[in-house]
Amino acid sequence: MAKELTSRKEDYSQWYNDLVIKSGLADYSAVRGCMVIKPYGYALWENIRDQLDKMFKETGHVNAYFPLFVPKSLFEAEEKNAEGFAKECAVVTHYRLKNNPDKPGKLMVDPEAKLEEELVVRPTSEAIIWNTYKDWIQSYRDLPLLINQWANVVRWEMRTRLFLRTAEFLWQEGHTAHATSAEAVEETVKMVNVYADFVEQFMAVPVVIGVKTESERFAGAEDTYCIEALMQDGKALQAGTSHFLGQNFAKAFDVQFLNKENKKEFVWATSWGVSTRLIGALIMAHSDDEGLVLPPRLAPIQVVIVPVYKGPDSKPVIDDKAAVFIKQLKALGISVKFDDNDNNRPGWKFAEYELKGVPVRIAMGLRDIENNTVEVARRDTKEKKIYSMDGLAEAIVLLLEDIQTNIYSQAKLYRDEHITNADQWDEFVKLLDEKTGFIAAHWDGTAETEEKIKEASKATIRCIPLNNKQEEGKCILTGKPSSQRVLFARAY
RNA sequence: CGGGAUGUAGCGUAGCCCGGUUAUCGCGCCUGGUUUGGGACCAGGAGGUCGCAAGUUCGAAUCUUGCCAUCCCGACCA
Repeated sequence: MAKELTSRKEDYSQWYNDLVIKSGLADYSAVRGCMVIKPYGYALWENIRDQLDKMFKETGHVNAYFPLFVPKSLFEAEEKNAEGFAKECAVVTHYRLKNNPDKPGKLMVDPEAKLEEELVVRPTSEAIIWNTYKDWIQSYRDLPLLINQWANVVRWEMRTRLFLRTAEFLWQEGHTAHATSAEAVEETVKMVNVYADFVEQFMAVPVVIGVKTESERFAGAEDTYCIEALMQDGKALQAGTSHFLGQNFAKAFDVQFLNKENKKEFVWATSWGVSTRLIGALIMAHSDDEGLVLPPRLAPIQVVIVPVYKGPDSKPVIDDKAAVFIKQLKALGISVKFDDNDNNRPGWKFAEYELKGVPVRIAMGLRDIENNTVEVARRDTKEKKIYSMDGLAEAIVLLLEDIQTNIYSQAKLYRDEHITNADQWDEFVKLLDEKTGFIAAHWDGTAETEEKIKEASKATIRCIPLNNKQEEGKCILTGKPSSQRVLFARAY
């Protein structure tokens, strides 16, 4: 099982797929391009969601919920946004089925139940939300409006991959309205930083915060800020985006407010989102040949206790002792699983919880009870140590923190080693092929050059890092003058 | 939508080229027992429209045609 995962260098996609399925996070479903998130995967998502939700509330946001369906006329109101998503929309055209007269027992779409106006299944909710905000905003006193929604969206992609790109996915989308441009920009930057903090501190994945180029920008946005992470195969992954929407949606939906001078103005908007793709980022940033490596702060199971029975009399003795630690650990807020399943032997369980990425495993048998010890194994380094039972719970808390820090350091080391400067085209291509990762190179700032580089190398500009160092240089492709390096990479 | 591949039990598969008894093997599952410090063992058992449809044939998992589905590589994208 786990051994089959070792081929990931040769075929990373296959390895990733197998890992997601075997570790019990998710599986493909009967619906093309859609996945079933299994209980273990959903528990991970709930932990991600709960922490983000807390951070949103700490920054003044509240939750609401808007409809799944967007009438086509609303959807097309903001033209750039509509155009950007048009190719991947699922559309509801009918509202009823009926018995098929030609095929008994089968159903058909009732042609008489055609909707007068088609409904677009939301690929994103700007349209329906701004149409609603129009009625909520009259005065500057109604601003800022800081709302987040937890929802599912549908994007009918050509090619899908578990967690990274599914036809339907879960996400949150924040949609805010402000009285001034400066305040909206501030919100946009604030939220991309919230994402960066979350991903680094909780997912233990280092990110680059930056701004997208015009061609990579969200459809309908004036500016798109993003966090970019690096996966273990050297490809980049956009892990979250925050958009400054200017007055585009306000104008499209006529959302105006009266300012203090009693003058009408269009509001300024932002939107920002992260999705279940974060789970894909988590998997590809930390996992190894034995399976997942989950960060303690998000792991659904932080500690697993595996009893090692010997003879029928040992079970009550070991179970009683384990119960003491389970109680202590739970009192410290740690999620513990006690696996006393008799079907599987300890060795099987060790491998299974490694596959599932449980950060800490405690093995406890009669030998330990005699010695007042337990065997503690950490998932990140696979190191095993004998711990005294005295003060065990407190020691585990420290160990979990150490694992969290360590996997972040490991990922950061890898990421930092994979940001490489390139000044010549040949070098640029060679680095992409052989070393992989981010390549920092000069670019003349034009969309034409960006497109040519993409065609020639399959690398895109992931972002222009925030607070980027300014330096004179020449464009990697055209040799034209440039004032800063931007980050290129091949990406998911 | 182009290129490649694959569909046989819950999962992974053999058989197909060269048609022929009751479709192979492993994992998993059920019952009973023995076990348990790195993926246990014994005994018994359940589980199949061989992707779908048509054709060829005395006979099709196997040959022919059509269709469907899925995966991988592109184009597209969070």
